[in-house]
Amino acid sequence: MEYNFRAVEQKWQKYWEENNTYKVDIDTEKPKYYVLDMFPYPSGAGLHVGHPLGYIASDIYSRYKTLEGYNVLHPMGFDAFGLPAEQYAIQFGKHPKVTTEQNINRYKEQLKNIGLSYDWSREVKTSDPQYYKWTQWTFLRMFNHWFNNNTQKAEPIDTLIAEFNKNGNMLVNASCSPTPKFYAEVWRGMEEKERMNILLNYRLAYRAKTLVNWCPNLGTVLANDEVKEGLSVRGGHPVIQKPMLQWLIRVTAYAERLVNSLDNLQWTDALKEMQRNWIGRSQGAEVLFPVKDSNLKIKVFTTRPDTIYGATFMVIAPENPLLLKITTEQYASEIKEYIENTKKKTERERQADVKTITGQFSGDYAINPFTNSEIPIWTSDYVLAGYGTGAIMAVPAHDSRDFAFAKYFNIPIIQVVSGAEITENSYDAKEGTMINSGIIDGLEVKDAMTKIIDEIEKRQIGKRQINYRIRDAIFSRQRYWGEPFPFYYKDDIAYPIDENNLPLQLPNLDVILPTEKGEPPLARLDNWKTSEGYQYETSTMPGFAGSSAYFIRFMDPNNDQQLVSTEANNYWQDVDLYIGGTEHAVGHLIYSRFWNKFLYDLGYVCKDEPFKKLINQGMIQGRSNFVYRIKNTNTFVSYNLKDNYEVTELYADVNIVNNDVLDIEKFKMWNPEYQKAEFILEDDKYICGWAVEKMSKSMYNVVNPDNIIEQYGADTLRLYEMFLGPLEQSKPWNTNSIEGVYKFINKFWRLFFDKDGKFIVTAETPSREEFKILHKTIKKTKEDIEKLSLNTSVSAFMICVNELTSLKCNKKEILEPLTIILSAFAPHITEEIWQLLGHTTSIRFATFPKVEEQYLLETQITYPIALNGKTKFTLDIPIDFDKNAIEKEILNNDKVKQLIDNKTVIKFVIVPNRMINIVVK
RNA sequence: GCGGAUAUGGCGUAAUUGGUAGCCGCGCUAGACUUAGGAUCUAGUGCCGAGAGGCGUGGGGGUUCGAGUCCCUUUAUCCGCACCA
Repeated sequence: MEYNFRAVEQKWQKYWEENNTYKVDIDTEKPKYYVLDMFPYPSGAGLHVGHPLGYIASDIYSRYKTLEGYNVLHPMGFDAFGLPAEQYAIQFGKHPKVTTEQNINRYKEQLKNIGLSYDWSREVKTSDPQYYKWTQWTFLRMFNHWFNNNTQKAEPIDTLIAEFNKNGNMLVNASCSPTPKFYAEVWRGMEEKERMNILLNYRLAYRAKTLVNWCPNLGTVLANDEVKEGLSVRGGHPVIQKPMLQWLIRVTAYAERLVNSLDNLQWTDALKEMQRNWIGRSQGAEVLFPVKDSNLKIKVFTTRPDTIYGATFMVIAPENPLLLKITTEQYASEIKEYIENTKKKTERERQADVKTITGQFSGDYAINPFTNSEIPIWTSDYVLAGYGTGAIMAVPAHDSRDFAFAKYFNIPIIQVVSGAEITENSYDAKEGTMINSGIIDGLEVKDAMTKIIDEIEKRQIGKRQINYRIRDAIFSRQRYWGEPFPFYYKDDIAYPIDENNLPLQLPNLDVILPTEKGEPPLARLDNWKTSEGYQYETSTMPGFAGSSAYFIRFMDPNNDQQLVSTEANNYWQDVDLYIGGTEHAVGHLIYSRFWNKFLYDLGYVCKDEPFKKLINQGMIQGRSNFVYRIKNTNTFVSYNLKDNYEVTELYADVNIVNNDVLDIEKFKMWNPEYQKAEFILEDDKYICGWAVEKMSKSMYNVVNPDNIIEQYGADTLRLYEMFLGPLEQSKPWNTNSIEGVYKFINKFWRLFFDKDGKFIVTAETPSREEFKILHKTIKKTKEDIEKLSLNTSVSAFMICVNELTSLKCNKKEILEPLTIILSAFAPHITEEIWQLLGHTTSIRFATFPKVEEQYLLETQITYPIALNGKTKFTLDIPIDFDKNAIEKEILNNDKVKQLIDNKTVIKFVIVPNRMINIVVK
């Protein structure tokens, strides 16, 4: 009897749903384990075969952990708000609410078809008011907190106000926007508006006018991680820099903690490195350079204060307001022109021609505080306004960009570190002895660094300083489909709405385009106001808002009193295993760590870091198929004959190709153009060409899991996705070898049935050999699952079933444990067998079998016998033989004698349990 | 330019972590059963060679009794970052 996967899989999926088989609750009797997938944004295209790779791996792991006795939290939800959802809706002229719901339903159906063990009662959708209530709630909390650098913690804004009343901001060491110093009397004398504006400089969620990435085509501002090479990640539209009043979150406050706690996470080095690069911690000094004949001072940040004697000019970023102040009348028009030209350039253009050197002299000079020489002040767009202080001391001898600039504009170059010639290139390495360097002359770079900073601090012209590349995250989007900000405006000042009135619901809007004046869509509403008539914020939160704490909400998703109850949080704590794609390496994974640390500081969550272990699954690429049409004809020629003709390569849908053999009938039906096509075959087949490319509709290489499941079943799909190769490796999808896994499922089934479909499992006692096969498999698969080496466990299952088949083993004592371990991978067929074996509850509640080492003991070892390291043959030797006994044994062996012949034996290398090597001359 | 990863049969991959290279699967070859086969089963399948045997883990060099694995060097591909002072 053939295994009817369609009936069996449907039967159990229905059973699981009806019996809430995968529902979990707090159970203090059991240890917890939290396995999380990065929840998807439900796109209109549905899932392709690449998406479930991580979901299947995490599902196998969850099921395994459950069998091992853990109480496993394994939830799923949808990242439903955001730009792409809105763009998709606009494209199809529908409301995002409608399309999002449709897409979610489609996703859920597809996920359920795969037999994933999610506890759907915990599903969250970021666009659900009951969910985003807590996103808004957290944002309000950020608004009401500041970051105390002394304690390295977020603290309530009231403590800061109290301090302002007492001492002004004179003693405050906060992570804040630049704020002038003031005394308590000054603070007390301020109007409310002024106070509110000052507090904004300290709040962890704040509003400020900053230079933003403005994307005209999308009509919104984007965060740094949403922009790549000056183009928007979504859609690839140009992005320009523009000052705008925006909501931001002060991620920079946590930069130090975000870098430091990376060390203890079980993430890949590659991922940690990406985060470190993104945070971009660099250590150096801030130094003041006085401007000649003026009270003005230019503050620079440098990581190379040791080279200060070689600073022969200064460069100020064109956007830096200081530039116009120091520019002399004579150069005013040139400088203005340079600033204008810079403004006109998009970020992309600015990055594109890095090699073109441009700049303009300001006419003014600064005094190098160590050489006391006058050095010219220039402006150039290679200095960025947003990093450091927006001004640099240029040391051409030891910085390649400064070097190129100095060469181009003929500015003197003074070498201050010995170690290399600097005629052609600068010498950037932090190694060598200081020369031409006054008080630090003769010191090594490292020592020079310490001494010069000490001196700078002593002279009070600067200080040690750590700078971060990471910027505060711009949090406003001038779009509709996102969480509304829980704020209203009175006299242009933002006031939070009462927490009891959360959620502030996203109002319905028929036309979700910007207004004629370019305001966000919500500005179309006349009644987007408080009951007192104050205007609500019209922009909405970005996509990463909703994904920053969903892993916390999953612990207690239906709680309408709290984000998460203390009880639930103390039990589930943190994510033990997080699986998702690398594309979130710096976006989501930075923001959610920040978000979590903030909630941790406030005591709402018990763990400082949310994701203990993180795995990036590899990308599944597409494998496209091609057909070859002879030019100007409707005749297609098979792959190996195509070189005899002049042909055009055309895509053929991979779904009508099997093992690179084209299904000609389906091909004719696929496109009306090909209906009358003719074919030149080889061996009566049409062979297609192929290439590995991105999985995409336009390349006709998208494989839908639904089709695979329809043809082979969900268990086969699950096993096959794992069988493809290591989880973390990127690989092309190729349906070709799925047959092998499908055969395996059927072969497993046949262990339980005879030819007539009679269930033939017996209670007979298994042989030692059968036990050995079983326990070998238990051991191997257990180790492999723990390492997430799931491809090799599939192959271990195949070996096991092959061996049991050849032994014609149908003994319950062997097959039942095997069924349990396989159930993590193939839950449907094993659930059916489990029932046939007489069980009345789901196999999910079974226990993972223990390895019994006694069955794995050998009596003999098969030793490879090598001559000079080359294996010649193998020899069975009893396991309890020691080195001497082995040597005696092999010396008496005829084959060994023959091998040695009349050569001189130099030595025997005998590694017990491993191998024997005879070294001869 | 900087950083990271990878490289093994016709293809996807495996290798007890320095000890028999190629497990498992696809594909291919031959055969059995069969009305039929895109079912199932059996045997074979790294390359060269009739064979003995030789060669073989991107290339070159090294350490070692022994290297896919360690070290040096080099090449190719992929990914990330990139005027960050």
